[in-house]
Amino acid sequence: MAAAVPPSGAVAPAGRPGDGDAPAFSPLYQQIKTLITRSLEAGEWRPGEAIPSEMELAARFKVSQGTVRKAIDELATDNLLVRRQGKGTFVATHAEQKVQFRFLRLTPDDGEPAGAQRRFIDCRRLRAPSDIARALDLKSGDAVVQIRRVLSFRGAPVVLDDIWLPGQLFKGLTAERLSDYRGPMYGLFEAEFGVRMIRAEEKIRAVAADAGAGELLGLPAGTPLLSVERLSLTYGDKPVELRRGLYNTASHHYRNELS
Amino acid sequence: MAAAVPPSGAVAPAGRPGDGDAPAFSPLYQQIKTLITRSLEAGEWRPGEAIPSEMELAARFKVSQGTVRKAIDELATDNLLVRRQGKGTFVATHAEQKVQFRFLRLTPDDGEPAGAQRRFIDCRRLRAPSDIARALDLKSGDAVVQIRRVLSFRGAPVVLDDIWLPGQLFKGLTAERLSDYRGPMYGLFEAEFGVRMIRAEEKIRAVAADAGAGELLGLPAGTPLLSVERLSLTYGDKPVELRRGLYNTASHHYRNELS
DNA sequence: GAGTGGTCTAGACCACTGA
DNA sequence: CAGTGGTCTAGACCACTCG
Repeated sequence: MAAAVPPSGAVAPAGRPGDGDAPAFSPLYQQIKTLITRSLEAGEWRPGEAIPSEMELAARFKVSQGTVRKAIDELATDNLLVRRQGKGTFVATHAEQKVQFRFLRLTPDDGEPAGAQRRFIDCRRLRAPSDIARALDLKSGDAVVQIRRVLSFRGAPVVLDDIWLPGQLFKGLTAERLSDYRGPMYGLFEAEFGVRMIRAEEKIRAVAADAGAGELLGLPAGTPLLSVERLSLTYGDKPVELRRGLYNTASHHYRNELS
Repeated sequence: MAAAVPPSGAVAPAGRPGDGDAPAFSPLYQQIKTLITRSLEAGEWRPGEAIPSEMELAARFKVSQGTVRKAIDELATDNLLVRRQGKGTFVATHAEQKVQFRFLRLTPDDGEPAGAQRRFIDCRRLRAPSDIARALDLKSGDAVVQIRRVLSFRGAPVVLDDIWLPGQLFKGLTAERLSDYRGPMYGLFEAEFGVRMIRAEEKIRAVAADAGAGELLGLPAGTPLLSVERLSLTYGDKPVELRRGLYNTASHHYRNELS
């Protein structure tokens, strides 16, 4: 009913007036998408909960169901929402099996990917070194939480992770809370600290194990290891985690799909 | 007009009769998608060419424009088609700059990804060893083409690739044709041999350079290298290329996006 | 201006879920 | 059975490209 003509009451087309650019037409469903994303970010609906039905949202935003549908479709493609026919549309959560494999790309050469045993070696608060600060978009010297852990598969240590988190967002995170939590670490982050990892960028290299890493992974120094540096981002592409992992790829590999 | 009632004249819902499964409802747009894919596979429209307009396809298949649109939308998402507003819908081609970066994931640590210099060391026909045959879904002993090449960036060798292709599909492929061709190798494959790479699966490891690889890449034996094994697939997920690459990641990295 | 894809609407009906 | 998302249609209008 509304917006059968140029979206008047709705969000204005982007593009600052006065600059040389064209008005930058922005379709209605994009604006709806932005509005829903804001609600997600603000926590109007919690991870795992259902959001209002398409009809309700259409009424709320004064657009047709089809327009809301297209907005939700794209948010589902972006893994922010999950559609379930007959039940509703739900806020995506890391506390699900399926979601794990999107972020843990290491797979055994033979056999099914199995659950990992986690061992937390360290969890401390410190002032961010300059490279960490730069990556996390902090000021050098800001507080960060550093976590060091080892992942084992079938009893054998395979992954050594060093993780840095902005201290501001993760107040009260301790090794104990990490150890006690059942389920994936990103599940804890979203449940306890309200920080949702949306996507991540990884840089992968081959390096030689140094003495420290070798010891923790039970390998001689010099063994080739996969170095995986991950920057995790939340809403608005804001960086909220830097992770440097060393993977023993003797009997596991990093799987990737090009499409 | 047609199919306002259960799609009668159209493709029947999948599901073998007699088995215990439900009839397995298949939506109209999915059937259209299959039909378009068949035409692509059969070469009705060549890479880079425009396919008929949505209106024309709707008329041909006797469905509404919206249904064709949804089919094309998904094919565009799968990178089989490319939509260009105001111009038409085109068959995706590897002879484009944009497509390169989908398959070449190695990036310099600083600066923009630049073009690679290619040097072909070898190109021969031989009988497939059993592991290669298995990966390519051939019989052990079937003819395959093996290519060995080195990629250099700014004059420094960085990548050593061993590539195996089914001999059946690549008759007449020689080192000379590879060297002479301007543009990406997958561009040559689709233009000269009608083989289109749709997607690929990669397995990544860290390994130590052996003497041979070390020499070709100008590195001491034992240097950690990224091992990238790629299986490329065409329509129907049929494997058509096996590639084993060794990457020197001293000043480059493999970038990946998790989402 | 004609033709293309892109957006938006309104309404009908279908498939799936759970009370 | 009611309520959800999923499909399909028909028609209007908009944005973009090119002759």
